[in-house]
Amino acid sequence: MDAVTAGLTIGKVARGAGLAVDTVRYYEREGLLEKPARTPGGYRRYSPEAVKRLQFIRQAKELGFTLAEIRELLTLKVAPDKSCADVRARAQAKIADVESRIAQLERMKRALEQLAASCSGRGPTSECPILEALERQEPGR
Amino acid sequence: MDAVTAGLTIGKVARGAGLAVDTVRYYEREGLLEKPARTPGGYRRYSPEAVKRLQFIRQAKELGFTLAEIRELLTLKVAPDKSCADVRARAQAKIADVESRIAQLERMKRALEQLAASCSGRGPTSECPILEALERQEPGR
DNA sequence: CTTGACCCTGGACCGAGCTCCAGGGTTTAG
DNA sequence: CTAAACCCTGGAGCTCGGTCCAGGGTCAAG
Repeated sequence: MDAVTAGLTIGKVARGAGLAVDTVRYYEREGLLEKPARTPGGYRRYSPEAVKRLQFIRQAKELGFTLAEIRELLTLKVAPDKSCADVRARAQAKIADVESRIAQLERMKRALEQLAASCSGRGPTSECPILEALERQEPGR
Repeated sequence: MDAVTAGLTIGKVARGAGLAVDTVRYYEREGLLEKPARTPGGYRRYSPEAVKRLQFIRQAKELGFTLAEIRELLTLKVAPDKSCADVRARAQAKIADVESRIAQLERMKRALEQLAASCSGRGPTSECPILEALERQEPGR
């Protein structure tokens, strides 16, 4: 296991993160994943942290974040010098965003619970309570 | 305000829900919105509930639900007869889904808070805590 | 040193979810 | 009775986020 053989192939990180190989290369092109080292033959070689990063991307995507938003989340850390207060501010903004999503989902959850409950006590399924649940509101997503 | 003039135009429901007119027509085509009544001249006429329904669609979309998933959520109510236990089961499944999303978001929120905190105590922004936050896990989305 | 599994690039193509015409008809305020 | 504002249909086109080749090179187990 010399310096050249070390590291994971793209196939392995992809499998590790539950993504397709093409998708990993796509994320690299889109700037979500740093360009990895290469073998002399031109093969990408990844560190195990790449798997974590890709898992993060996948899950954030499933939560409805766009790739642009995910890029922003990921670059919150890549501010080694000056911008500390700035990073803090951006993190706060993201927190507010996340909190408002949680609140929305909790409203939706309550509505679904109501629906399930109203159904268990017989009688025909009444007029949709879901629609009552998520009205108004929209903090600056 | 006779029977013909009653109801909202597509422009009004669209504005009310924060959507484009074309999008409303698109949702109708996609079966997310029931076909509305028409004036003799062929104009769509909506009830105020249509606005609620569209707001729900918009917000669910922002939370990362696909239109297909949203359609499922909306049809949970449209089961007037037989399927009561079935509706209940489907609602439970949706609740589980929503709960797992909330859990993910809460993990992400904690990670962001950690990041903001670690930054406030000076020192250069440390290695990304966000990546630690959302590992493993993936309940059946 | 072969061979099968894997990786490379570049570019075409795809489905979801809109968005934008063109060409024409309807409504309604004044 | 106008004229501006709005609506209709049908269909083309666009962005995002991948996905899938073709044609060729690399790696590593045996």
